[in-house]
Amino acid sequence: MKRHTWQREAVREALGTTEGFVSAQALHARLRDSGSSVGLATVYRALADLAVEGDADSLQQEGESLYRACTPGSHHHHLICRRCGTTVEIAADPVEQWAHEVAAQNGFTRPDHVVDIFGYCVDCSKAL
Amino acid sequence: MKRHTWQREAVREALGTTEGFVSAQALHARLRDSGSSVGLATVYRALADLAVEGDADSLQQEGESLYRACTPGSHHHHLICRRCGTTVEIAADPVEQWAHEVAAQNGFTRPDHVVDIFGYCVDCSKAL
DNA sequence: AGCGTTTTTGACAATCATTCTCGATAAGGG
DNA sequence: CCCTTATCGAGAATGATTGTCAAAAACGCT
Repeated sequence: MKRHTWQREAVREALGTTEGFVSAQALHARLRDSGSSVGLATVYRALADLAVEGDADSLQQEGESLYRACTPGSHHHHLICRRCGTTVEIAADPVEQWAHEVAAQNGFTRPDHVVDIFGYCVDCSKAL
Repeated sequence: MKRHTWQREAVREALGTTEGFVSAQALHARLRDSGSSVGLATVYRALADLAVEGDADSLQQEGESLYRACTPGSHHHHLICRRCGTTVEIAADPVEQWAHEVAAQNGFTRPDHVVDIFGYCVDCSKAL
């Protein structure tokens, strides 16, 4: 059975109060700075669990996994600022359908997809 | 200036005769088995170069980078079999446009995107 | 509240892909 | 053929992530 611990709650909360994607390392550092004593391994475990349960989205960038809290249960994609990490959740209904069609046309079953858009957000566009 | 070496050519060719995505490690192993003496670091360097030059596509999966030869110069996406790695290049014009629009609507500039569809190919669907 | 069972934790070691280092090697131009 | 300079290769170094295992803490039960 799954147990409820203050560590997991701390990770969940830290992730929730974060703008954009964070790495496990960064989140651990932040927790430590806030006086928490969670272990690094625990943060990794908690994030992996959150991702499995659908309470967090994850993506790989430059060899590390980044996580972000997300509205649970809803399927969506992201628009991510390459510079500051700010993230906007976007619906992509037309793309969902397109993905299904393309998969079917090629005889593929159980299609799943990765759709993310990277760019520079308003502020960062100015700053360049 | 960029020099032409048999090592780079070997990597390029090995990649070209590969169905689906391969990891640098796997490609190196294959080259070694074929009697080649290329070093692992060289394979990594060659693949990174090919990706930059647009002669190879890359994607990250489970913490490792996978590469695949691709039709140079053309922008496209992939439909990848989760089980055997077979890959189909797909055009996604409607998605390209959609990505641009969504980015613009949110004030993002220089949009780039990652669009990949995973599933089970015809053969693997039967095998399950 | 007290107990026992079982999951979770955390410090550290271990792993694994990738990158760096640096002397040796070889491409290409002249 | 020679010289300059990019590239190679072997192994060390790095850095994120995962495994190990004894100690700590949840939860169900009484």
